[in-house]
Amino acid sequence: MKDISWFNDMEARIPTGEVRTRFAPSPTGYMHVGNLRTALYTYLIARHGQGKFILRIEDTDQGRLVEGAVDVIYKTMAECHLEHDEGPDVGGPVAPYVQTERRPLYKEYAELLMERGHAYRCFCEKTESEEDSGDFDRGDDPCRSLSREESDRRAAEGKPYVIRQRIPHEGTTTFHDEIYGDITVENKSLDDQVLLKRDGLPTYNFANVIDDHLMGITHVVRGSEYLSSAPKYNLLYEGFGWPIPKYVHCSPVMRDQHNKMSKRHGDPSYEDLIAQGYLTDAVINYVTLLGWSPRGEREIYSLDELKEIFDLSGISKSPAIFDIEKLRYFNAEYIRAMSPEAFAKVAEPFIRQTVKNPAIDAHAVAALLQQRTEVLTEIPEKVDFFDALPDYDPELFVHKKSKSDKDSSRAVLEKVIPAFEALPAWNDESIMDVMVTLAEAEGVKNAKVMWPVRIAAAGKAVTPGGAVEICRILGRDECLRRLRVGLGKLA
RNA sequence: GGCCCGUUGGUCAAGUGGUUAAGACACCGCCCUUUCACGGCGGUAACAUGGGUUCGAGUCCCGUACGGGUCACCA
Repeated sequence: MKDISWFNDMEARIPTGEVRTRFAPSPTGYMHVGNLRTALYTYLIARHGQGKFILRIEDTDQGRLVEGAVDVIYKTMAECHLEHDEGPDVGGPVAPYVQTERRPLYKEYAELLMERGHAYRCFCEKTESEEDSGDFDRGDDPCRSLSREESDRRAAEGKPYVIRQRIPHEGTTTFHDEIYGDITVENKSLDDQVLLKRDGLPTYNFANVIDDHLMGITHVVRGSEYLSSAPKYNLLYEGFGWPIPKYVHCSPVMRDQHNKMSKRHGDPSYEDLIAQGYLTDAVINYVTLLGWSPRGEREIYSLDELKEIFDLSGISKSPAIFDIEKLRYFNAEYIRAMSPEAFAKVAEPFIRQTVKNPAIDAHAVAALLQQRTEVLTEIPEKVDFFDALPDYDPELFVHKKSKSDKDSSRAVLEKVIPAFEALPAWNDESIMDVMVTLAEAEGVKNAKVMWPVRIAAAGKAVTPGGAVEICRILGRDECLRRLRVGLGKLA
């Protein structure tokens, strides 16, 4: 028997009795929405149970490594407030947390499994055509029945091999999932999957079992695409004599009825959404609710609140279609709920994209925007008129609902301009007063006065804020200049 | 194709044998209103399908259809 005391020590380092979950991305780049949701659920389960949340990097596919991808993972997780308790960067009791650094481990365990008869070396040359065509029946793999002596001899000769799991041809295996319940399959429908690749690195399925056990993971959260390989895990755990953790398989996030969200189809990743003007907290809230229900009528929850109420029973089995419209709604809700100062801070860069004039107070503009903004990126276009008066069509002065036409507009501007000039103070009250007084004197609705003033001040039919606010922010001189331009168009 | 899983309005979803089948987004209408929004009120719209079981089925069982996943020395 092999000496396995060194990894028994390892197991002794695992804290017991606490919930431990792990997010285990492979470093292939940005954060997909589906990944983010998985990370969120994983994190929430840990926090809800006052447990530990661990980050593990699964980089066993040497062909798919992407430069800098691990840093993207750190950055994104920090941005989303998914702080991990253990991981490559912060360390922890069951380090290392990068699979390639755990390399020797997997081989030891694969060999342990061989000792116990649950695995065997396979020396077959990879023949893609045979495997792909389905002509090759794994059940007939001659290596499966090789004697241990023969197997050892060939290995000693330096013949390349992989280590495969030996799955019984008889009987059934029942796998339990927290979301899907019991799933029973015939063992003969399971193939002798590769555990250890020719390059000595483990396959995803094998590394998962080993690491999850060694790291004391209690809840394994992952995509439902792994559901059908899950029964093989039971056999592995049984072969080692290890307890089986709870499995939580999540259905995919779809772009439409038929396809998962994917970069290839141009669907946004988390990073893309942020670049498109969505707020991290809104994305988190929305994504959490995509496939999980808190029950009840409330939908807006902070991450801290989610930690309290998140529970497995709310996770749904069927796929959910990502709806950008609803994300917009969440984003708008989050924007409106911000303090005016906080909103001004995030809005200012977008305001300054078009409003270069330093005389225009970005905070004042932001105040107009907060109730009318769903996505940050729509801001520049909304406020461009503050910077420069557009060359607008005088037909804008015609507005049925406020009973304005060119003649009435001209009359209004002719009276408002001198009144504005004479104003001792330039603020909302004084500006409003001029217009209300005029309306009263003329015996018309306020709208009939406000409309032409706003049009002349902004040169746009639709603006954030009304005539009063726009005039105030413009400043008296610029405002008067614009009103005269308007008058000129009506002469 | 084999195996596994799923199916409540356009979308997210509540519902765990007895409900007028919630709520939200979107959409439509009305109100508020100095444009646009915000806000308020109201409306259209769903249990894939066929058999059972049951006094009674969206809820349980079987079939069918449709959809998804998986069958890699990728994860």
